[in-house]
Amino acid sequence: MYLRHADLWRAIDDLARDHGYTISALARRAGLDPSAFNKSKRGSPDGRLRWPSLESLAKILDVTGVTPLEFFGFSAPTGTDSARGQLRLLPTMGQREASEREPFDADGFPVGKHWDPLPFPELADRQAYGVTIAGDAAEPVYRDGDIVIASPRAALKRGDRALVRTISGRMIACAFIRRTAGKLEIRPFGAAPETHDTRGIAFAHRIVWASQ
Amino acid sequence: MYLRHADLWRAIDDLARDHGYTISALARRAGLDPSAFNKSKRGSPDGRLRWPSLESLAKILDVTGVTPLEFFGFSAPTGTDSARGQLRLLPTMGQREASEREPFDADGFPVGKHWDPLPFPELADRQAYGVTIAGDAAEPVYRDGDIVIASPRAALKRGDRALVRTISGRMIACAFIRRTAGKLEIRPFGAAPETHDTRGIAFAHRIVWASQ
DNA sequence: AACGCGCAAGGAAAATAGTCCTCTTCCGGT
DNA sequence: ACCGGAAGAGGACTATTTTCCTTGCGCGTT
Repeated sequence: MYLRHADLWRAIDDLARDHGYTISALARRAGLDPSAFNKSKRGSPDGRLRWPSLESLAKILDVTGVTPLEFFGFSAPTGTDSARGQLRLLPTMGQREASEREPFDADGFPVGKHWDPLPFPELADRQAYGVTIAGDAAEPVYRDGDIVIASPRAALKRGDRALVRTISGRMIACAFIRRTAGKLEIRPFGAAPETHDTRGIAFAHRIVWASQ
Repeated sequence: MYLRHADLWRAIDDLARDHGYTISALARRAGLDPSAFNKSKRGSPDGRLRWPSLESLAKILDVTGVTPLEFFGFSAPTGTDSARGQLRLLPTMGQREASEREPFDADGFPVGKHWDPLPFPELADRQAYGVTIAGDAAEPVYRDGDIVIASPRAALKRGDRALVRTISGRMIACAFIRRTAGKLEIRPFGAAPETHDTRGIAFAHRIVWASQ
């Protein structure tokens, strides 16, 4: 079953929340009855499942400005094989803003509300995020304005492109060389290899996509 | 209106046809009544629109093996402003296969049925497509297995990455230098600049995204 | 030509979703 | 503490969709 009852209703809940509505407010804004998405409208007392109609769905997509494609990207169940071929909205932020703020948690995963959603094809890593390159430090590989998509969970091997964050907040796009117990070796693009003490490094994430 | 009545019904017709069903056969295979998608079920005599239910839609997606995402990608109306913000299914093909086949029309746009759909974020160019790099000729910029997304309509300027096709079918990933009346100057990655007679070139498309 | 079969249309009945209404809870403002 | 408003639940009714049924058409086979 590609389109599952529970996923669909979760996606509607997410849609409302992400646009600052309660489910009753969303229904009202869409011209529906406020109770249209009530719990009692999602299943009968006898256990039979109830589905919203496509007409209702079309109306709430319109008032939230979400396309059907994005919505069904949202509705992809998490952490299952059925997510294959699905789309995601990837949190994305400018390189400078990412340096000035602290938009990562202790594990190096993106958190907070300053990220902009970028629709993107399936990535195995649900923690992936995007950063817009600022300046020419990463020339000639990345140019000002390029977007790189980083995957915190992806394994890094020699030669991979990586996005490294220092504990001071600096975000460095580079080629990964190796990491040992106490040292991280990287080669910033267009520069000589560097060795960093890992105590000064917040994380190194593999770059999986880049705009050109 | 993102999700339009006519587009939806057209997408259902396409879904049936593309899987070798008539609409009544598709309904029957999905466990529905054969008349479920009849013309009389798409609108009332008084002009009121009728929509299929999500439950029916889920059933026909299951029997055809089409994900909601693919379905609503297909259902997106083409060539209209309403495509803005949409996610797209980008035709994608391996570099070798692209060389062996002739999957582009005379204008350099992807055609034919050997392309695999890759979900991808909005691109202004509705003719964009993907190619999977084969071999190490494009090292160090692109590695074997990388996917590059090319945009036939994007303007090319010096330094842009480009995907060039010769009339013999060779697909070359390179940096674009300039194009004059009769000559195309490119720099294959990790090699010296080359000048080609434009009579031997089918097209040069800008690469807008690349997996890393 | 006659027949069988699948397809499609459409009307009437049955099933399902939406609306209207009431009730209760929660939360912020005064 | 009180009040007003919104949220959410659920029951009864209305509206819409699906199913069941019949009819007619087109096509291939006999």
